[in-house]
Amino acid sequence: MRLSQYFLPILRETPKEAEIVSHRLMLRAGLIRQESAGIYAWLPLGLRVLNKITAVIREEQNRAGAIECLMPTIQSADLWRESGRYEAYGKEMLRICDRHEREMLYGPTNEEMITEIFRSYVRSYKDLPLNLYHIQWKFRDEVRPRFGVMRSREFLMKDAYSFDITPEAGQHSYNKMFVAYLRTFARMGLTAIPMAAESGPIGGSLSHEFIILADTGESEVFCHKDFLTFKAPPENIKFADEQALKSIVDKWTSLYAATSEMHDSQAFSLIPEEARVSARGIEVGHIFFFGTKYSEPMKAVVSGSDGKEIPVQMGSYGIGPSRLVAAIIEASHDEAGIIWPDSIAPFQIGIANLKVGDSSTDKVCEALAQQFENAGFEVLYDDRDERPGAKFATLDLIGLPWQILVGPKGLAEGRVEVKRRQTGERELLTPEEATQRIVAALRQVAA
RNA sequence: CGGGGUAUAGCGCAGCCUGGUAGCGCAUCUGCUUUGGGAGCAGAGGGUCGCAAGUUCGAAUCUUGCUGCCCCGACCA
Repeated sequence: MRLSQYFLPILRETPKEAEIVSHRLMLRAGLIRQESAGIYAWLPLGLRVLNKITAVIREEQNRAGAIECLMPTIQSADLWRESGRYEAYGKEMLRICDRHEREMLYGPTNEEMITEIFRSYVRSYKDLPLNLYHIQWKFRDEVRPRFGVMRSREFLMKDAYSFDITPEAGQHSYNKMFVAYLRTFARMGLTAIPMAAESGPIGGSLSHEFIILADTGESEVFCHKDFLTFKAPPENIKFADEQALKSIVDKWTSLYAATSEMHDSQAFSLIPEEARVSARGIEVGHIFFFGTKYSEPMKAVVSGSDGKEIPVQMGSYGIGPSRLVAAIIEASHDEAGIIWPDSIAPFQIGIANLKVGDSSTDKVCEALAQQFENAGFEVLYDDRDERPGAKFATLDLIGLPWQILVGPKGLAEGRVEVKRRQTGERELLTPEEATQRIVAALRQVAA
């Protein structure tokens, strides 16, 4: 992609409303634009990142056996009256009326709807287990939206719903999602710690929040420092193997970790002092097991092997991709701008032509861009008629992992400069070496 | 929802106290010179001063009401 043909409205100055670094950088790098309080338009670069994140989530959900569908954003109030949550949800729910004066709502979550879908088709225990998920926009009318997409009113959510015949089978479904979440966040370069959590309006007895540590996090969290060195489960993990999953979940829940609402200072004080971590955290995922909370009132039942109808055991599993964009920036940035992990960068490679119009730089830049694109990588080629300094600043701000700087000085020696955004390391290489170096590194990420 | 703040060009701000019809920096456009870490000079365009009512010969400025947005607290993917 040629930058001169792209839409990348970067801001040199920071809009005053942005308090935290991720919000500032998202506005400056042209990722989002606020349209109302807590409501954002996703600009091209931001959408690319969002799509990268949802792609990783999809891969890991599918790997864990969840099946994708797509439910609507608008739901009927009647559905929510069945579960009793229409009244219970309060003012967080955006309620609207259609032209026939029918009461509708913009969905804050989808337990009712998925239960309705499930009960209309599934009759037998033989069709279980089942886990359906979708990635859809949600609306929660927060009293005070803030921090950009970190706490917005409209936000993208991946929500999965599991159905099982027994609580034990339900626990296994829960464990599958637990393990999938560990892998998902690790692939985005994040260390997410599962913490005992309150289940809030979703309800249920068993619940974990996945928290990443960050100074600007909204919640106060407490955990054992060994979590920071745990390795995520491998790609070839067998999701059908109950024992294997259980041992992973046991390991990740064996040490103390809790949000402030669930904090037990007594238990925390038993940890050796040097191993105690007291920090702030960002919630990037939340999983629940709530048994028959919805299946009972909404009559989502299946016939068991004895022919008797029993309500299904359910769980739900959320990840906020839009919030993750901000969370990743909080975890990975410097003075100059964003530092995207290779796995979710909007473009993997940025090429800066330091002297547009110079036949040698033009030629080399175009050849490089072409080669990377042919090899299946995404390239942003800065072919604007700008000064070198402005190009360096732009590339650093938008945080592409690999930069290739092509100027007449270097080319006189037959060299271009390859810069790794993450470390700031620079190397002078021939264009051929540069291509090989970057392709090899990126292939490793993909593998 | 309580408390506080703010609204002037795309962005950041001054002007308001003490009324006389709007200015600065960045960005944008044109030209020339520049070209390896956000260039210089010259010129140009762009604003119903959040909205409404009021006071006044005259309102960005004073008064009242409304709205948007931001911050602090209680709630949350």
